[in-house]
Amino acid sequence: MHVTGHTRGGKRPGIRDVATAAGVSYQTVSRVINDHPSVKPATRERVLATIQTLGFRRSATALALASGRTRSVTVLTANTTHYGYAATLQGVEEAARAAGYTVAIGVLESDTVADVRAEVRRAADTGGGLIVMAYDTAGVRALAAVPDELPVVGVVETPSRPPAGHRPWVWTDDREAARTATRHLLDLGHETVHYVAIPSSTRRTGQRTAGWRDALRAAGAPEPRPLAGSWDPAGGYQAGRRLARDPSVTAILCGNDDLALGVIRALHEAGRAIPGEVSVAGFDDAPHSAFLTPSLTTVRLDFTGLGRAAFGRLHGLLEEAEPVAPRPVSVPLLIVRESSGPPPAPLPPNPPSEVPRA
Amino acid sequence: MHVTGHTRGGKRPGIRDVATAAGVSYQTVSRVINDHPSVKPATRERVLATIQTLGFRRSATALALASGRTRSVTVLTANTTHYGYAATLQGVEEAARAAGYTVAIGVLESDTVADVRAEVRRAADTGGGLIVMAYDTAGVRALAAVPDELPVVGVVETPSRPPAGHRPWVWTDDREAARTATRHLLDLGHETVHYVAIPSSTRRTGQRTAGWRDALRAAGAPEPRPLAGSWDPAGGYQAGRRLARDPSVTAILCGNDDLALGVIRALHEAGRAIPGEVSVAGFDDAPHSAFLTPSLTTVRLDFTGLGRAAFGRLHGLLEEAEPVAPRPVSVPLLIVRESSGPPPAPLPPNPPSEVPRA
DNA sequence: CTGAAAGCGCTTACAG
DNA sequence: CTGAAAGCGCTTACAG
Repeated sequence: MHVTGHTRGGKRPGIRDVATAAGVSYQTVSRVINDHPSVKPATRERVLATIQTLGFRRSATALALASGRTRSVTVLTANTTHYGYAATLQGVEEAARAAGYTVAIGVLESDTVADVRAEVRRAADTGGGLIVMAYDTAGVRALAAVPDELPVVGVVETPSRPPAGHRPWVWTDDREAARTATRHLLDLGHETVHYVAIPSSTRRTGQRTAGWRDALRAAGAPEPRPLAGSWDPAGGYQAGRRLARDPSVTAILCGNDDLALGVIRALHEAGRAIPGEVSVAGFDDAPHSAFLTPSLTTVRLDFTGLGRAAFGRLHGLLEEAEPVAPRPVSVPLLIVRESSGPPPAPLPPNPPSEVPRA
Repeated sequence: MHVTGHTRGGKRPGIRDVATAAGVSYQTVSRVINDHPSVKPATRERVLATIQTLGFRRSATALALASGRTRSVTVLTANTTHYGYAATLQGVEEAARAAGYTVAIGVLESDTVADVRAEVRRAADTGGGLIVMAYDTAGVRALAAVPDELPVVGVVETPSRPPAGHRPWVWTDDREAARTATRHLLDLGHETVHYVAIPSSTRRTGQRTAGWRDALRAAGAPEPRPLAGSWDPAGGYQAGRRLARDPSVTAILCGNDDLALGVIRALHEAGRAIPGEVSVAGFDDAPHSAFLTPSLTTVRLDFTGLGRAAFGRLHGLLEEAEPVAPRPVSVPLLIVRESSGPPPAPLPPNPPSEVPRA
């Protein structure tokens, strides 16, 4: 089953084939396919009909070469399998498809400056715009390595300074999200909240860590040292084993849901009940988090919306649309599930000799 | 920080700029960048040096237009967030990057014939090769809608007939994998194994379902009706609720790990112990499956290897390399974890009046 | 081993 | 409203 109808000629019909078939110059065909206003309606109809019967499709590469603008965007990312990355990519793709753009993907496999630069170069060769996922070292370096003349938008952690106008950024309000989650745990009655961090994209403290700290300070709660985690359940598991040894730990916030999964596993192995003895909250609301046992309290972030916004900004950059004021894409939403609850009742100073009745 | 060094001229240098700077014709430059043998070593050196200093990078779109071959592959897929899809995509990307190919991605959002065709057309316009993830209806339809003249490789369920030479397919041996997992459960002593299926990509029975049935028949076990599932934990949860009501169910195989997650959640809510009362096994070995509680018994499939193989076939097709005999990409590996175990001891015919001693 | 010509399939000014 | 020219940055034959 063929998609196009031009089986006879051998190669696909070009603008000139359409022209001769329609009895006009190829010039006019170009005008029709570009929606140029000055074409007589009758002529336009005739050309359109010919395009239809010949199955003409304008060559994207010829268009790119002649016009100088490629209707494509390449997404540069260190990861494609983690939920946040994949969902953001999906958002970019949706928006790009709607706008008739092609989306390419470049994976930053190594984060050395040389490798990152090579990958940026490759992406630049494609000719279109760039969207860089700058959540990690590789991404941050890639964003920095993009030449000034290239249209690029960064998907970043909440920026501390406003981004420059010609290099828009998009972000979710991770700091506020972390504050919200931490407050939730504090409000439940926990004395403090421990934090297992995702790797920071820069040398500075990550936004999620900052938000967690904000909330602790605002509540006057002690500030334990955050545990360096990773992106994976395995990293959460390591951190969880350490935290499980400390009986004073009653609440743990994790930098993402995968870390939380590992932490929960470690606590479980150590025999600590969740949420009876320890509460755990995650970040992202990955699709499986609602089905875990216990189901995971977490903060939902709108990644596909973030991806759509990233493409929107890039599109504006490429087509000289009006610039939009940068702002976080959406408000994070706290989802309370089974993994968080009040802390265990403190041991009474003088243990009663009798078991209290229910 | 700039990636290229050509800040002065304004626009990026072309083949002609290099030629004049090196004192040769642009012809020779073309030969050098194409590794043509007949260039005097000294000349080659000089040109290479000039390319370096000028920061010349050959235009991919000009190359594509002039040569007719685009060094790009677009992956057509209905999904980017499920682990199997994402990991396969990653494999394609790895191999493509190593070969200097660009990878684009097209998402099949709807599976209606019209929408699928439109998406195939868009992908075809890009000009390169196609890799179609044909695990679902949209993918199968997309593969069918690809015009004959386009180089394409399908990533499919185990094919029942050998694929045609000019349209290679790659696959993992899902049927054998399902047999292995089912046998594992049967060997544990379960009378039979229930199955929660992923949606079939065609009207016929899926390969995983077929393998499960093979194993039951070989063992002479009863064949319960498979439960229609989905790709998501939510589908597994629905199926799990139904299975939880049937006390005779002691072993459940799921079409993927996400389904298994939902099934386990439902069993847990119904108060059925895993694996004490019911054993559950999944499919795929997603990254989180090892950290669930109980950790999930599953069959590991090499998705990134599958992606690399898919690109390898396409590359062969595009560069006229020698055709390779089609075969499954790798042998599935059973990973036994906590979610599977022997069935509960049968209730003794005459319950003893005393509690047996430990 | 190296150069001059034609062309890939379009678009962008320039004419009328 | 419509046509003829030049060119986007390369490659592919064709000459020497």
